[in-house]
Amino acid sequence: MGTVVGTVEDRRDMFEGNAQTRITPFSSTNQIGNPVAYKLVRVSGDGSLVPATDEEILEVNDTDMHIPSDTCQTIGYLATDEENVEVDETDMHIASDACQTIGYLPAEGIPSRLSQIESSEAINSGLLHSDNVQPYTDQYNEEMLQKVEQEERLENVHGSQMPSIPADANIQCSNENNFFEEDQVHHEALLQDECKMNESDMMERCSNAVASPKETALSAAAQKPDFSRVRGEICLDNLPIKALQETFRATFGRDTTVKDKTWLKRRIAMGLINSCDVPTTNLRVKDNKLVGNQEKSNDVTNAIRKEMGDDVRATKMKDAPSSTDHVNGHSNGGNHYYASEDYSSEQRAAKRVRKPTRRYIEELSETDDKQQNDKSVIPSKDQRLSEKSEVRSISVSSGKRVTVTRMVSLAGSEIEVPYVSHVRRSRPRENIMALLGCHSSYLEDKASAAESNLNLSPSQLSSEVVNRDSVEKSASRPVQNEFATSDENNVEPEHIDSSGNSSDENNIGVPIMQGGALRRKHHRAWTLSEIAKLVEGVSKYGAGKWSEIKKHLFSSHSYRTSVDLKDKWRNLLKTSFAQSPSNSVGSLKKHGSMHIPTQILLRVRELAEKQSQ
DNA sequence: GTTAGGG
DNA sequence: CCCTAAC
Repeated sequence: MGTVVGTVEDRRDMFEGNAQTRITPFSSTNQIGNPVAYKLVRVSGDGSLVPATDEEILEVNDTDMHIPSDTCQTIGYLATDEENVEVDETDMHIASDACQTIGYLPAEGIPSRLSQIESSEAINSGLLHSDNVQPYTDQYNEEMLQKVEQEERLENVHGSQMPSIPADANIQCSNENNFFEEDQVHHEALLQDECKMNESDMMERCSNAVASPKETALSAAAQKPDFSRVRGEICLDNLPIKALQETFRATFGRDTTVKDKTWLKRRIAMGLINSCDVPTTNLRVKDNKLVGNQEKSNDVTNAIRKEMGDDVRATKMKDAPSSTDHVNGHSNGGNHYYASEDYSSEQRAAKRVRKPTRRYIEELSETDDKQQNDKSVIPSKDQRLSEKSEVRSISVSSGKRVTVTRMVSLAGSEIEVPYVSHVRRSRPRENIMALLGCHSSYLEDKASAAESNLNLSPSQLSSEVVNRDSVEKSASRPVQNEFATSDENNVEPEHIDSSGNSSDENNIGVPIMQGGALRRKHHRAWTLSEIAKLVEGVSKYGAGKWSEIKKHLFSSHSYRTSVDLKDKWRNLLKTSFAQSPSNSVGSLKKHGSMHIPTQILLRVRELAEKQSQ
């Protein structure tokens, strides 16, 4: 166990109750942009937070953080947001009887309930990132190491181009500080902009969960430079390259040939934080400039970052999405090793920790968006973000990604697709119209198409229509539905008739209204009752008297035209003769078609024979 | 407007 | 079921 630096969200629930340490309540809401200062606190045995004394601070900075196994110290930020509930859930396996937590608490005011933090909780909070905290895993370590190695390789490759950093620690330090500060600020701004642009619920989440804490921390640092922070930076900066390399080795368990101080610091910080999103990482391409012009190239840097930072980060996230999540990892990483020097880095890390997380969330959100887009334009489920989500879909589509845009357009098209199909369908219709006009079944046909759905639940018609339309391209589905309907009808022929009667009338109107011509494709499966009627009609009026049969027996089923009756009879004959010859009683019917009772088939055959004669 | 038949 | 030709 060692010293840990991490961000902790302001979890008021954690801090309720008696508070030995009282921090003035936040003056304002937790909104982003509220300046927040952090200070060190110590978690005493009973879990209460005690403001860190100067000695302790010194201890943090100067002391080697070697802590007995039974003791652990945690340095962390207590952010003001209530996002990271996960912290609790994460179980940090910390074997320590007595834990000391040294953390930053908002100077302006920590929730008054801080005191109740349990030591374990405090540790967790200190050790863990607020977001997506996950148990430390070796896998994570490996991932991080791999990343580091990759970067290192790049570093070495481009090392020649990288201006060496002057050994002058002071200058460097000041520059570094400024640089980082600005970096942070810009980065933050950038991220926020992104959030706004995307306007996704996820994004919002990001801003809330990550940005605000981060920002608070950032602003705090910026507005109220913490001595500790400055010190930390200095400490780290002061270290000679060798020391940095040593630190690196301690952190990652291997030597590094990289001599770039900035890089080393970055790496170390990253290692400590287990955050792959050390901002500077993204700058590697511009490292040349950055390193060389750090003092004054902030603008350039920022610009570059805006351009590339996101991409890089995104890529990174993909590579090791969970990297940022394992804040606790840093404890293992080797905090004890450079407790003093890393203090600054720790702070930095703490801040940066958020970035990755945020990025991570963003990534996820984007993914979600994609998925959503694929399916539909339906706003996200998150109510609170719904407003933005909508906007976002638009903005995203227009802005960032072509894909998204496409997706959106697709989604839109989905709705319209039916219309397209409409047109398509309407053509046939037009042809039919002349013909159908005579039959007067034109409308009925339309209705019939919808009818299958309507029979089941007329109220659903509108929605169903849409659905069907969208699906209609394949056309396979409508058919299936109809079959299903027919099956149900088959179960209760009697009922069918009644329903058919009523439904017919209703159906006629609705379908037309909704889909208009589109509804077409009336695959109205013949129900047993219909077949029975048909047979009856044939027996009564004779085959060929379709209009008669229709008039007398299918009045209710307006959608059955005389032609339909004729066709059906033809089919019946076919089937009846196909089956009965071989199996007098048996029935080998096609799978797709409903099985017609043998009796009916027999009757059909009889009638047919009679008719023929 | 119906029917018969092919698709 | 659709489409047509023939009634």
